[in-house]
Amino acid sequence: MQQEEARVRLLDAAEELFYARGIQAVGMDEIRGASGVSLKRLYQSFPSKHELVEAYLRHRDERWRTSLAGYVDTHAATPRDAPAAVFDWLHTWFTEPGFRGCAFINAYGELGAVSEGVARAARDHKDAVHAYLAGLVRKLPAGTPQALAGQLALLLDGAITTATISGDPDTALRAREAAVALVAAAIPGETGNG
Amino acid sequence: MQQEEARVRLLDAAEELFYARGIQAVGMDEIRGASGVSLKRLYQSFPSKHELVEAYLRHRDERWRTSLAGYVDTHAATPRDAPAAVFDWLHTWFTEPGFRGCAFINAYGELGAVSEGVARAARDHKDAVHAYLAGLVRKLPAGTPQALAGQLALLLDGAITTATISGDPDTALRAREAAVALVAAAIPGETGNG
DNA sequence: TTTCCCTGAGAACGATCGTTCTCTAGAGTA
DNA sequence: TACTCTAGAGAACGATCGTTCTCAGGGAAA
Repeated sequence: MQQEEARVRLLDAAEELFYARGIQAVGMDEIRGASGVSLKRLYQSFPSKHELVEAYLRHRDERWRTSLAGYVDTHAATPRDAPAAVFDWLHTWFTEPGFRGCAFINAYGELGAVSEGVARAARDHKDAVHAYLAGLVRKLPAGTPQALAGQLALLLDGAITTATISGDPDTALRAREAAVALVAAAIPGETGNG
Repeated sequence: MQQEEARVRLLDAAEELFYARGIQAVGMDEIRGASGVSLKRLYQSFPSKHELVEAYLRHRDERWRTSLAGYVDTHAATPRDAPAAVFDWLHTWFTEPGFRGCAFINAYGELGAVSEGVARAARDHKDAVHAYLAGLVRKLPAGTPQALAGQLALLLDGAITTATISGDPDTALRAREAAVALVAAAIPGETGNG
């Protein structure tokens, strides 16, 4: 087995196990078993669990944002439709079997107080998502684009945590309505209700 | 030392330590040291760590909601001011030293996948908060009060997680603006911007 | 004072986990 | 065939942690 393939298999196993059950609930030995990579090579690829955890978070950040952007690109006919498409994507995510919330919020709750690396990874992810939303909003004639992007980010995180804890995927649809209302309220010349 | 005082001291120590560092990062021995309660009596009061954790969450839920309701009662002159007061209270909370996010979201991220008791405690807390917001909204002439309460709950959870991970207490003020906009949009006869 | 019971302090136990070490088997080469 | 190197399997190690056990001390009752 090559180094590169071992890395991929380890990251796949780590993502599945860490996300499903939490980081501290999964031992290195279990990752070895799930990946089929020997313990020796595991520690050659990732010299400590800490480094595997950070690689897992970086990997997941990339995949998550790529999936979101791909969906919005495909489903939003106009820039004006983009914010709603973000929440449509959330709905499909919430419906997936094994959905268990935001990996970064979960990791932060578990290790953010004790691991600066985990805290930084969560911050970087949220910053990147915020920047993505700001990019979408910039194409709209909103009076205060930065404020609107921040509000959409709040709704997004709120929808994720609420859907996670309540178990109700339709949370995304309610968040979508709120997002549409806020977009309308932020564009001069439109009324907020009706 | 009486049974009751031991319980109080244990819950106080558990709340401080669990909230600050995470549940799995704090051992029973450390709680013994911080509370001054002997290990024997600790296990008399709470036969397992699991039960101490659930008691901690129930205790925190009560204190948290009591604090919020007290602030809103004091600071909202009219029902119309209540939603904004909720987010003002959030701002004071975010500013407190040692603020580290929502204890229930953190606990869910850590143990929700593995402990049904923790998952249930988080759900109960969020349900109670949602019910509280619904009670506030019911006093307003909103067209769809349930929808508005749900939206405010989304903003609240979003503000908590964003403030936690970014470390910026002013997140509460941005959430407040969004809340005010949504309240305005939900009341017939008002415009959403301007 | 003697006995009994309860308590606290902390040692001990058993399990788990991250990490390292050992040993063996096999591939490649002369 | 003999030698060398490497990798994998898994034992081993040391630390931590939840929980239980031991033991000494002190107060209450007779």
